[in-house]
Amino acid sequence: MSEITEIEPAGPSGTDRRGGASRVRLRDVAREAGVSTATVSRVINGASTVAPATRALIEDKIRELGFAPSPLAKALNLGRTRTVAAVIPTVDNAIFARFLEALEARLGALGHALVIATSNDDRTLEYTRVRALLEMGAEAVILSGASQLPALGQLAARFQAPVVLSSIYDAEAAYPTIGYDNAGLAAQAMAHLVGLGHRQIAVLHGPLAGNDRTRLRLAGAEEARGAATLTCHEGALSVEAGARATTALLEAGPRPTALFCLSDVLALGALFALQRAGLDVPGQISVMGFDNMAWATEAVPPLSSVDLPAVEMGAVTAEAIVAHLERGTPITPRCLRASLILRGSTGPAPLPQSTSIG
Amino acid sequence: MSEITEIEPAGPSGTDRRGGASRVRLRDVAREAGVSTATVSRVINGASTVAPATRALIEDKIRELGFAPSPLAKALNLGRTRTVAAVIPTVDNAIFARFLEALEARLGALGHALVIATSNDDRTLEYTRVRALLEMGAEAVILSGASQLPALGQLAARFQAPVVLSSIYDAEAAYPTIGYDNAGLAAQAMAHLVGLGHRQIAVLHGPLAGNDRTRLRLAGAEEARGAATLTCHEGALSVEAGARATTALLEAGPRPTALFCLSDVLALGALFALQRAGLDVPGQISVMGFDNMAWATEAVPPLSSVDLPAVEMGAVTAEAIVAHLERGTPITPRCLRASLILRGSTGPAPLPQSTSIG
DNA sequence: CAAACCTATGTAACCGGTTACATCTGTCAA
DNA sequence: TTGACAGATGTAACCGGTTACATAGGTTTG
Repeated sequence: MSEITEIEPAGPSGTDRRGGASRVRLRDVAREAGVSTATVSRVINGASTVAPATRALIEDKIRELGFAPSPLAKALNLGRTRTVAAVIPTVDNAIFARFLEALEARLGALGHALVIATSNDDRTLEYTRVRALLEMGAEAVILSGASQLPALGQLAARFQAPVVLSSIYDAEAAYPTIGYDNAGLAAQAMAHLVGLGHRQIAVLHGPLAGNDRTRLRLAGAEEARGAATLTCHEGALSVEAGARATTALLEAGPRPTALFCLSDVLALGALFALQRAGLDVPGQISVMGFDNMAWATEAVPPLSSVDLPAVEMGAVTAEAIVAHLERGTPITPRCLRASLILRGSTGPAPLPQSTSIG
Repeated sequence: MSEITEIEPAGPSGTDRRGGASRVRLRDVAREAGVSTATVSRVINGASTVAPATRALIEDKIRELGFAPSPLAKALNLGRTRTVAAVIPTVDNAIFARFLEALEARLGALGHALVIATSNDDRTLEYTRVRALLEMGAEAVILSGASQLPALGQLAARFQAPVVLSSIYDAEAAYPTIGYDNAGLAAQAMAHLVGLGHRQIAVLHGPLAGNDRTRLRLAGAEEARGAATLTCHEGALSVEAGARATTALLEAGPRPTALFCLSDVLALGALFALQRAGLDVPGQISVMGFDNMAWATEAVPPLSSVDLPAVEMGAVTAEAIVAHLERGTPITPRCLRASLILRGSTGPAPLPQSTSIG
């Protein structure tokens, strides 16, 4: 059974053509077991019929030699890498982190790997990253928002890779979107503030450049402002920027009675700044956030915010992509349910003190 | 020059053996250009000598057909995937997010991709994830802490993949570590509190199971406590858990004069809880954090914390791994400089009110 | 007892590129 | 003129697996 064992003295411990110690290959196992490579392949993949005795022998040899099949060879054969790419603006924001975490968990459970890259909302960088990841074998691409460079379409087409847009819902977008209604939610939040009697509202938001999620939220807020006057303040998406903008607001002009922060990161900064300024929230000024980060319940006062289904979005996106990759199921746009969470940071507008009322 | 153009009527738009529309292959380009595959390959890779006219012709055809070389075939040939795997406890913590972001940025700049998975500090899950990523072609593995399952060593050896441990420094560890001195830094922070006169200090920390980073910090704190009495409070690593533990502390027994939170996430919860309880920080109680998250400067009062070089750690780790993969440079353990940042949340211990002094 | 059939396994083409080596052509020095 | 040599390109083996198809035995059936 093993008469041909020593035919190739170099054996599995030779060196490959690039000089590194070569790994044990399938053919080494086959040789050691005295069978063909096809049979070993069958054992590895379980499927086909192999005699129990042969299977046992081969399994022994595999263990003995420490054989690990090359993922590349397999992928090349099957034309599948089972790798999905996500290019997101940043990892350093809990909302994307939650999404990524859920995405990775579900993809992992479905036997796929997640490769990531960050774009900082720079569409040129996004394109570059997508290209790099596709060239490395990613089979699908997940992006944020819907304002990609047009060239990205050709790129994806060339690699025949499906694209999914997340964090946004737009049935008309160039690719299927799996997200939420940024504009509608912002409108809902704004309507709530207006309903509480606020007429001077400051809107704090992150950079608009390349970020249609923020744009949409802003548009929604604008649309629902009713009789209220809005002043918008753009800055970096950081606690510090939120605090700074808030402090500046308090010093200049007539003080707004409510702050609508288009991200909880900014809201945290606002809360700190207001606390520092000794203003009572919501007695003197209300604060509304967006994202519903984990600390919102613990803040003083607890922060009213918009709860985004980041975790669900991760899971749903993973499922949709894998179903498409595995079974060709078309990816249908999904608008996930999100909701306004009212907590202590928003309250009725204080009675006007020096404003002339009509 | 193109007499053989129509030899194969099926052409590049046929279907592959798995039924999908086949992509344009190198050989299609070669056929269209009337040259051999070797020449096309040469053009793609730039290196070898190709006549300018031929090169131009081939480049035209490549563009015309929209040819994109298969990353898999290339990787299989070269035995390189240029993919690095990181398995971290969670993405949903700014400290890891910062690390990941820097890691990805540098790896990307060096032409490598990053695949990630999360382990939630579960060493069995970590092993499973590492295995999956190696089987998908990752060439190196980055982990957190140094308490991996022993079996992981054999796994990595089988795939001949280097392993780097991050967020920790331990010259004796089984793999090179690139991180910081958790114990020493915690000791430094504790010493500062003790130096301010605190003698009753509560230590809040996350789960110890499978997390040697937390263990080390705890050990460091213990070591430097001097005359102080420490009470430890383990809980989840969340703002909510931090707030809850703090509230519980305030209700039970003698109130500590200082809180040492082994993560800023917990410190944020503590600050909220103290604010809610109406206690003055640092007048009545000091708070020390660990991580120096971005919001620490804006908190009220600004949080004293330990600044961890997460960004540097990402860059250094990326460099070390790529250098090793590319040129065989050994990966040497590195202990990165971190520092205690003193801000307003820590102050002298208040005068004892009802304690009997010896 | 032979035809029909099933099971276990081998053979070799194939996935899509890379590259060592061979070949061919033209140039230049002797 | 011719041999040496260099540049451009082709040939085919190879990376490490998968799998369609062929084949060799053994079993069942009429």
